[in-house]
Amino acid sequence: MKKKTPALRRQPRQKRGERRIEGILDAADRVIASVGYEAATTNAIAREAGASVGSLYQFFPDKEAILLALAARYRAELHAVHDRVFTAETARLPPEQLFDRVVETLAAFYRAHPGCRPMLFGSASVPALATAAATLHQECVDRVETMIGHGMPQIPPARRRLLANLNVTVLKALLPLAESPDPRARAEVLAEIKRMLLAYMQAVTGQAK
Amino acid sequence: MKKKTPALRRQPRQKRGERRIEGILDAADRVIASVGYEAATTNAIAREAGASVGSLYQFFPDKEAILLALAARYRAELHAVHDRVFTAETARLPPEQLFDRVVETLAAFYRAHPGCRPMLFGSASVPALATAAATLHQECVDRVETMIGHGMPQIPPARRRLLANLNVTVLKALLPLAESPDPRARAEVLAEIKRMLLAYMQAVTGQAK
Amino acid sequence: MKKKTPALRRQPRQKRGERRIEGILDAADRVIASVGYEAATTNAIAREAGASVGSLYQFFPDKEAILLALAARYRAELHAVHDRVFTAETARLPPEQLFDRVVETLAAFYRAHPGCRPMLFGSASVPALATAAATLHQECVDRVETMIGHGMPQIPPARRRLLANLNVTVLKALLPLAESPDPRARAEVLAEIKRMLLAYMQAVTGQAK
Amino acid sequence: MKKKTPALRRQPRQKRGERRIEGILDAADRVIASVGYEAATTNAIAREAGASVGSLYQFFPDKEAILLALAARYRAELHAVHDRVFTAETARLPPEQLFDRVVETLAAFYRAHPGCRPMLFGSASVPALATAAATLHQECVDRVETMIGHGMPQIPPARRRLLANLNVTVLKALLPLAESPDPRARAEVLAEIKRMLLAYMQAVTGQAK
DNA sequence: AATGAATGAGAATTCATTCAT
DNA sequence: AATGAATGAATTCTCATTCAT
Repeated sequence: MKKKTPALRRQPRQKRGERRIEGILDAADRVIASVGYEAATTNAIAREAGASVGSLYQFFPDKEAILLALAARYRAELHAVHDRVFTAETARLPPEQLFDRVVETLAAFYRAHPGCRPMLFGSASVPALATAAATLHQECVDRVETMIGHGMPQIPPARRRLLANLNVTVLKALLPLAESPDPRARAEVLAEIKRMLLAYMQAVTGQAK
Repeated sequence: MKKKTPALRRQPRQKRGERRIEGILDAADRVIASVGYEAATTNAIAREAGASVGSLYQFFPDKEAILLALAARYRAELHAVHDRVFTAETARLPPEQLFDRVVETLAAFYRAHPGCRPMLFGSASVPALATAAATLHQECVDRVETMIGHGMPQIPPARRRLLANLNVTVLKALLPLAESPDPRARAEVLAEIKRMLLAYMQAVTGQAK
Repeated sequence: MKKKTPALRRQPRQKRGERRIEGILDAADRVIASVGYEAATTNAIAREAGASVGSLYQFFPDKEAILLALAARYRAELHAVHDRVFTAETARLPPEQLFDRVVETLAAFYRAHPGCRPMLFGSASVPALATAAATLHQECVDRVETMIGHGMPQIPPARRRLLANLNVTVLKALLPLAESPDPRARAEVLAEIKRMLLAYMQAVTGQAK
Repeated sequence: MKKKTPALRRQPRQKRGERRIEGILDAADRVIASVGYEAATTNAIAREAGASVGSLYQFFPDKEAILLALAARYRAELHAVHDRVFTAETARLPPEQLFDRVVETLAAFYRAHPGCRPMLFGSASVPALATAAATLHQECVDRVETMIGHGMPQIPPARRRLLANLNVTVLKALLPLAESPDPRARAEVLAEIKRMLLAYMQAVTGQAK
């Protein structure tokens, strides 16, 4: 077991402190996105944030804590996204439209947050990152499982989990393909992704009938 | 731009040297598989290989060269696997059976080489690794593209590349889910993977008709 | 040579300021007593004093100044103790009783001020502390020298200084042994200390006759 | 409880390594003697040893380990000194002569090893040092206790331990006074130390009769 | 005056790489 | 060729001190 370091060394007492924390997380996001977590030095993050290392360590007990705070932020944002996409109302949409919304929304989120990749996929050399990624993944799976329960009640519960896992995994893997700066190419990829997921789900429900 | 270091510092003249190289690559594979590339120190690799660092540097000009040699080895093995799976004979099999063989063979390969993950997925902090992974990916896509040309000639060439890319990406992403030590669970996941790919391809060909 | 910083950055004009200073010194005493001077951070001292670092630096120009102020306080207290113990009246007591009073009084002082050890013994890594300790030591030696001149006039002045030095050194070294929380054990140690000093002084005077 | 780091990171395989270790310990001894343990940086120690930090860390897992190795070396030397001074033969000497030998021998040892002070007295801010010093002290006390048992059998065992402790403590405290470069002054101080210890022991045995 | 965030030089430690044996 | 010690730049983190609020 590891020594539990608190998420934040100090709760900021002044709003300046809060801004600093956000600024550092933004900077960390950018730096990690461009060079990866391991190569992202605390000094580089601080510089990118327009702060000094000391300032960074004022709030975060160590480098890992920055990562975890970033992960927490992503988690919260993803939850919000999910809550926006999957409501009592959208649950009644036909599958094509639901998939459309889900894929489009996540693609937008993904594009807007270039630093989220390590958060989604983890890293063998950073246990904390691997754990955070696994947690995030699991939460997505849980939610998709619920969606499946709503939309495809004929699928036995035991199998839902597996389906949810495949869907989440596939979507996570495919979104990076839709990163082309050319909007037309992007749309094409997204259309293909939707087609794949839809075909799969239809095969599954057809078979389950 | 980086100084180009030769892949190998010296061509081994003796079979002992060749064995050493293989031993070091095996060790690197194991170490990288367990802690990731960044955390894999050259000393740890040497120790795992039962050699000394000095000995390691006799053959490899730097740490990255080990990685690249490992990637080359994987590449060769994957080519061999592909050539075994996709022959003039198997090209005529019905899609279900072809997919079955492909997925099963790759799953076996994947299980046998725990260190291949970084090779397949790259790492933001190691440009050389990212490049190697991209190359490998591209080669797989090329081959799958060829397979698609054979099996689904009705698909316009322009689209084949995209389909191939999706298929390769999805397969790479899903194989890790089939890592359970329980063979029953593994078979279940593999079956699901096949189902997904098959459904997708059928949707595509049905639509293209 | 070091830049001479004034002992206090500002003369406190208000009693609130004086209380602050005392509070900080008390806090420093406790912190230093528990972790030593080097490990006593200014932030920890401020926190222990219920103040902020900024506040601390309002009064003390640097960390060393806290130490010196603390030393000055101890010095004043020790002088007071000495003046109480060695008066015209006590000077006439027989040696046993005088020693008894000295040892008991100092033991009490020592117990009451856990932070005084660094002040008494200095530290190689803190020149200022070493100097302060040396000064304090010297003053004690001076006073004991005077006492010896009173009580054992037959000892040649040249030797007094050495005797005083030994006595002070020994007493400083032995008092920590009398720190047991068990009062019986404490009394036993103190009795032994008195015995030792008395035996020594009697040997010296016997010989000097 | 602290993570147990091994005393040495690596057992040196080559004699060069052994020499390095000794050289580093010698350097650490000098540096610590002059600025104290806390202010002795690993870089300074390495430089003093004519080595690089990396070399130092090749053998010692951390700074503390250097300290502990140094302490172990002192301990071994002190044991050797003791064994030389207190033999079956010397045990029969009259107290004056035995004390004379003990004090002279230790004074010589003390002068020859300027770095031993921190080892003998510990430091509040370095728990490991405090522990090492306490261990060393205890071992000395044990040995002196045995000597007392031999030479003053009339003293009840229960009291021996206390006497031994006082003697060791006093001697440790007084030896630094005999550091004058002037041999005459040194001899004078040593004579005084012997006188004090002897007077004390005679007082004790006289009283115990 | 008080607060606590900001600063950055400095310390311990790691690890890719070189070199003496 | 092999070994393992040597090197030192780079990295994480600390803490005395300053400064904005």
